[in-house]
Amino acid sequence: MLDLKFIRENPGAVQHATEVKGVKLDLGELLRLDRELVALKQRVEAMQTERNANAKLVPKATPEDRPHLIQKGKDLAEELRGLEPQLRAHEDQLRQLLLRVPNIPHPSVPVGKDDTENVELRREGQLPQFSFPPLDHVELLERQGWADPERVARVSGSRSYLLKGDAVLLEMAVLMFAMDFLRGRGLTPLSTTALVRPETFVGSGHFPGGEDQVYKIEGDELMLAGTAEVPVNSLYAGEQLQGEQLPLAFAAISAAFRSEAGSAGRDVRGLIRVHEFRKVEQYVMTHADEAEALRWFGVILENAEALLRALELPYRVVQNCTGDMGAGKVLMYDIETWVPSENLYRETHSCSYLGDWQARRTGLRYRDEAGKLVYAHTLNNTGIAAPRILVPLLENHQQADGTIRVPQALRPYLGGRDVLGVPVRETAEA
RNA sequence: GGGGGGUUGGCCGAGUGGUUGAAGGCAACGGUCUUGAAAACCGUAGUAGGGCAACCUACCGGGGGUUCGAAUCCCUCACCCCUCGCCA
Repeated sequence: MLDLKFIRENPGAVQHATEVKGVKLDLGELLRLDRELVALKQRVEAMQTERNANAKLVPKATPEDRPHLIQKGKDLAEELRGLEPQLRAHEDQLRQLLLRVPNIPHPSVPVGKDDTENVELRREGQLPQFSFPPLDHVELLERQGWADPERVARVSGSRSYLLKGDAVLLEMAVLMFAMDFLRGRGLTPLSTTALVRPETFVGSGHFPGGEDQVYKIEGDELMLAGTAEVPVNSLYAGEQLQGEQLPLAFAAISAAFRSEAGSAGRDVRGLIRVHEFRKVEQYVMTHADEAEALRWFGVILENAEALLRALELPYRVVQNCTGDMGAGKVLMYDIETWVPSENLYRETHSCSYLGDWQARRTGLRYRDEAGKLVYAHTLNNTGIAAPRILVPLLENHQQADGTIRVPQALRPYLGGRDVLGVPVRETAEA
């Protein structure tokens, strides 16, 4: 959400943002509604003033005057009752439109219509050189007896997954390593529930618009979040923090649920795109200072990159173009990790800066040095998402015999083991 | 799941249906005093919207209602606390 005053004063910038981001919004309608609302409010307030003044006279009035004053009050109340629903309807309408107003992209963001126009910033790490035809992760898991796709599909349908044996330990090791690592970099560990109220999605900016991506709990008005960003963003909702309490930086681990409506048929095989997964999310609330926030953007981006380097995975950093970045975002970089079997990079991380757009929706404010209440700025980035990260991890570290080399950084979380699995392939003769 | 008690300004806490936007205290800010600080004393001070000023309006967990008038009465929802039961 943007400041209504800002929208009034900068309609051109807002209009431009809706266009380059491909947001459907009638800004003219919003501005018209705003003007009407102000006029209507002034009418109602004038009547309220009169009603209040009149009500104050009643107790002091003489018995003769009293009935007249009360009658006048009744008339005013009657008239107000007619206008108030109108006022409320207007307010609701305006709010609905306001919730759809996109944030203004940072000047550095390339204009583009969708992910095909994202810009690669750099590539890091060496692509693996295999002396044998590498297997894809599904093949590796099956040969090692680490998965059971048919059975789990019978139990939980498509886009479910099941890990077995050492793959379980590997998944847990990756999550634990990420938590430890981020804690070491100063983030506060958090373990949150994915079960949240619908308002939290409005706060994060996923609603309105993303309703069909979210699972609802029957009979309860709770829903399942697709990322810890949702609960953590609402953690301080409506509070008035002290300036010194910021920045707040969390490494939040939670389950994540996504209905994947609209991606039917895409990535149905394997661990890339599943309905339920586990994720460590970096979430930061800073002062309302773009320079400070952008420093944090660099920090959480670097954290994610350092994690991938520690996992010895090649990746590239991509800057998302306007059409691919989401309404609330000022700046967004994706990190994509190399997947040998597909011979391409796949998104494993997404780093975003939202200015005060999210905080404004959530009511996340703090008192600055001057004593003024201001909205905080928020950022988030993936820390690690499992099982998706297991795809590049297994594939990049597979060895000729089908075993998996464990990167140095993960060994402490796997009892010191440097290889997982048993030989399941003929090794080529030298 | 049953029963009981709560939710007031940054925090604590009072509040009889009628100048209560809300006593009092703490914290905060400005000032006096002091070499400096503390203490003491005086003063300022909620949030949001509208008038680009005096000022007006709304807000005492959310929503609805009663009333000329609601923080105060009624309904409803949410949350918190206590208690009994159940349960991992």
